Amino acid sequence: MSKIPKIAESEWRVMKILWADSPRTANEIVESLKVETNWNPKTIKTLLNRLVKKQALGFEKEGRTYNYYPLISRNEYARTERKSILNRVYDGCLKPMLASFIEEENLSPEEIDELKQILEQKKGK
Amino acid sequence: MSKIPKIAESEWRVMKILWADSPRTANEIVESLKVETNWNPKTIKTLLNRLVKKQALGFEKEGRTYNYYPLISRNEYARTERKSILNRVYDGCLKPMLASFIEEENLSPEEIDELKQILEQKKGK
DNA sequence: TTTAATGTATTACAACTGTAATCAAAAATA
DNA sequence: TATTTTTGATTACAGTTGTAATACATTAAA
Repeated sequence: MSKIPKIAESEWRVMKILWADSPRTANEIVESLKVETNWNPKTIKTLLNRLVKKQALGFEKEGRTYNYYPLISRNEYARTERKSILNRVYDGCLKPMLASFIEEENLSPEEIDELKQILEQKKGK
Repeated sequence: MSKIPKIAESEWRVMKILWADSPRTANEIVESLKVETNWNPKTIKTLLNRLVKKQALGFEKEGRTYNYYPLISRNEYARTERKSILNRVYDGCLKPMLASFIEEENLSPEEIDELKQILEQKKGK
C-alpha cells in the first residue's frame, strides 16, 4: 500500500501537465506552463525536483536531460482529494455534499440526464 | 467582498466545534476536541489564536476568559472548498466530478431518489 | 498578602510551500 | 582548447502549519 504523497497546489499544476501528456522534458513542461502561469523556469525546476523526491514523478535520463512522467495516476489523486473534502467538510456524508454541488453549480439538461442515469445504475447494484 | 482566509486542516477541526455550537470558551473547545484528538491544550490555544488573527473567529471577553464564535459560516467555507476541488482536480467540470463521487461512494436507494429529485428541480430552472 | 493556579499572549521549531538564485557539471561554441 | 550556455542540484528565504513550551497577567487560595 504505497502511501500517496501530499501534492501542493503549485505542484498540481505540474502534475496536470504530465498527466495530459508524458513523458516530457523540463523545458517542455516550462513551455506548457508559460501559457497559464508566469512562473520562472527555476521555480518549475524546483517543483519537478520536489515531485521526484516525493515520488510523485519519475524520470529517465536522455543524455543530459530528463524525461519526466507521473508515478501515480490522476485518478488516484482525484480519489484522495474527493475523500479529503468529503470527510473534512461534510463529515463523510455524501448526499448533502452532492446536493450542494448540484445546487450551486451549472449543469446542462443533458448532463442532468446523464447523472440521473448514473444514479439509476448505482441503485441497481 | 471580504476575502475568505485559508483555513488549515487542524484549524478546521476547531472551526467545526464552533460551527456545531457557539460561543464557547477555550476550555470547552479543549474538552470537545479531547474526544476526537489527542492534542495538547496548548496546541488548541495556538489554533484559536491563529484563527482569531485570520479573522475566522471572533471572541467576547467574559472576565478573564474569552468566548469564541465563528466569523464566517460553515456554508461559506464549504463553498470555497467545493470550488477549490472542482477547479483544481476537475478543471471546473462538474459532471465528471459528480460521476466519480457517485460511483465511488455509498448512497442508499432513498438518497439516490432524493438526488434525482434535486437534479430534476435543477433542470426546471 | 504571598503563592499557586488559570487563562491568554508570545516564542519555538521543524516540515512544507511559493518563489526563486546560485552552483556545478556537461555540452556546445568560439 | 577556452569559454559560454544549458541542464540539473543545491541553497535561500519568508510564510504557513503542526505541535507545543514559556512568559505574563490576573484571579483564587493559603
